Amino acid sequence: MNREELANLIFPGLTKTIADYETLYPERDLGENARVTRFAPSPTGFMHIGHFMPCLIDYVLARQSNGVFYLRNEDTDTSRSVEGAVEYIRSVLAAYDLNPDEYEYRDTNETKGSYGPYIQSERKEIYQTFIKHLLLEGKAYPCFLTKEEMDAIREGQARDKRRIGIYGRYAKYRDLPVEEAIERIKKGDAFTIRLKSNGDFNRKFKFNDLVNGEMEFPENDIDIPIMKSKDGLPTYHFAHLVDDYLMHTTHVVRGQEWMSSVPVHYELFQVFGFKMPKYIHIPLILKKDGESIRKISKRLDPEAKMTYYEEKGYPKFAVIEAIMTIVNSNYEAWREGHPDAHFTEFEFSPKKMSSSGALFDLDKLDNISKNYISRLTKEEVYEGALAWSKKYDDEFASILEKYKEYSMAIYNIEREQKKPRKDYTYYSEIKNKTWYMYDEYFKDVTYDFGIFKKEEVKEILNTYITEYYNESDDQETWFSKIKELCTKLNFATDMKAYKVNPENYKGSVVDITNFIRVGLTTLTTTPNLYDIMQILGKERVTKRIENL
RNA sequence: GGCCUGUUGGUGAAGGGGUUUAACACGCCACCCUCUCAAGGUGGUAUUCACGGGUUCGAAACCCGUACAGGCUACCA
Repeated sequence: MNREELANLIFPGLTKTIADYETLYPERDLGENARVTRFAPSPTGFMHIGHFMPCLIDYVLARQSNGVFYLRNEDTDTSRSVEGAVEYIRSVLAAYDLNPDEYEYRDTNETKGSYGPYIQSERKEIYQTFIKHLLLEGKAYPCFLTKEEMDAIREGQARDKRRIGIYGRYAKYRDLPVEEAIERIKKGDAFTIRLKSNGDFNRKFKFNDLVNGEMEFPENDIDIPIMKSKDGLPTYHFAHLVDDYLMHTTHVVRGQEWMSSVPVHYELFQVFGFKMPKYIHIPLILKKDGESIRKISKRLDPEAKMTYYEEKGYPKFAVIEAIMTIVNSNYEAWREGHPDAHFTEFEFSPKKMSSSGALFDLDKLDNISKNYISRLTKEEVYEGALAWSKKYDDEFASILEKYKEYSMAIYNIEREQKKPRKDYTYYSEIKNKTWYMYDEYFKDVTYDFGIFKKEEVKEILNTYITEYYNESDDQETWFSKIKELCTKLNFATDMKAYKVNPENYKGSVVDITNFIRVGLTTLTTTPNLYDIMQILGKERVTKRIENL
């Protein structure tokens, strides 16, 4: 038969059949409701928040059903593939504890799972076997359209306001006699393989998306390319079909930009008679750009890249929490009732997912992160700060290592109480908020005492140090001594009285404490002064006042 | 141009015909507390759910149009 000749000409030496692969990759032996999900990025060297969110959902879905979450490298576009990209993705997943159950890493030669290879370029023969089957059945054909011809078709369609694409009469080679095709291939003509679509654009089919519910699409009637001419690798659509079929994916989580490909995927699954996985088309993460709103972009928006959160030093917990609140808005309420539960215990419900795009609220992230850090122990804050510094600020890291106990004492200010302070939003902020505690950074400083003369302040501070300051005072005594000093110098101790008649006083207790505060830190805003002085210790306190 | 999806405050959103004077969280504002901050406390922050029409005793919710926004429309995923 001619078709056979054609198929063998294009794919000589394929030894297996679809049935062979089906036995090679049998149904997974999992519980009834187990979900098999995958994270399937293309290796471009980035991790985009628009990929992270579906990945998180994949992970939750698999974990809470005792299913499988696997990583698949979608490198069919060889021109866009970047060396080491998968390894980078592995590191991001590891950083967020979203480790896949099945994967394949080239650098370490590690592979796990019996449904591999998990790298698409290594699955070429598998795809070709499926394509060959289609060729044999006359459901696919080689297409010799050149780039120029296709451009011309597209232009013509655009001009005539017709649908763009290779379909109907534009599919010039779909009915080319097999003999001619064989001849041209033998001649060495470049070709792509297209699906011979059976669809009718005017007919609709129903499709159930787990987020959007039942939807209606027109059937696909475009003869989409399923194999590229350049390297014989499949297009995304075809690889999706083959891989998710053989790997027994039960749920495909992907961005809504894929929704318009549903007719294509529907037809592909139909052609083979395979059951489609369930689809969860999740809303896009958007960005407000001036007056308009658009899809968040790794090029324009730093927060689109996952490295942004790492560089700033957001705890992984905070990032996950913030994204989970977008994933399901009842997540926050759940979290309130389950403060210590792992996020995978939350029951994700695609139906409760919004079907419109969402702006990612960095203020919200900050709030979550701040609350989270405030609930950590001083040791945990220290470890977090140290880990971040080792990566991004060697100098601060060595200071932290040198002053471990001292640093933890700083982080412990007003921490061990029901409502702890919320000073730190992310780890990179800690240095900026504590630098003055370290003599190494407390150099060449300038002081600003506002309306008071420096000489006068200096005298007051000297009096304070010599006559009033005692390191072993408790906070109450400490403050009453400051008040004594106030009274002596005619600074008001009663703020209400002061506010009524400020002209009766030289100043108030606020001014005096601020003299001390600025003298010790140069700043007018710091955490509790008493604690600061306790941590600095007598030696530093006196020395800093002397050095004024 | 075509196809698909959506549209409830500054943000994420709840609510799917009458107990909604539109929940909750973030943000913002004000006041209180207070040695400065942070935290905390109290209150405020959509007279109204894109718009127009319809169904109904009654609509943010149901229907139809319109507008707007986004996505896709590659041998990219």
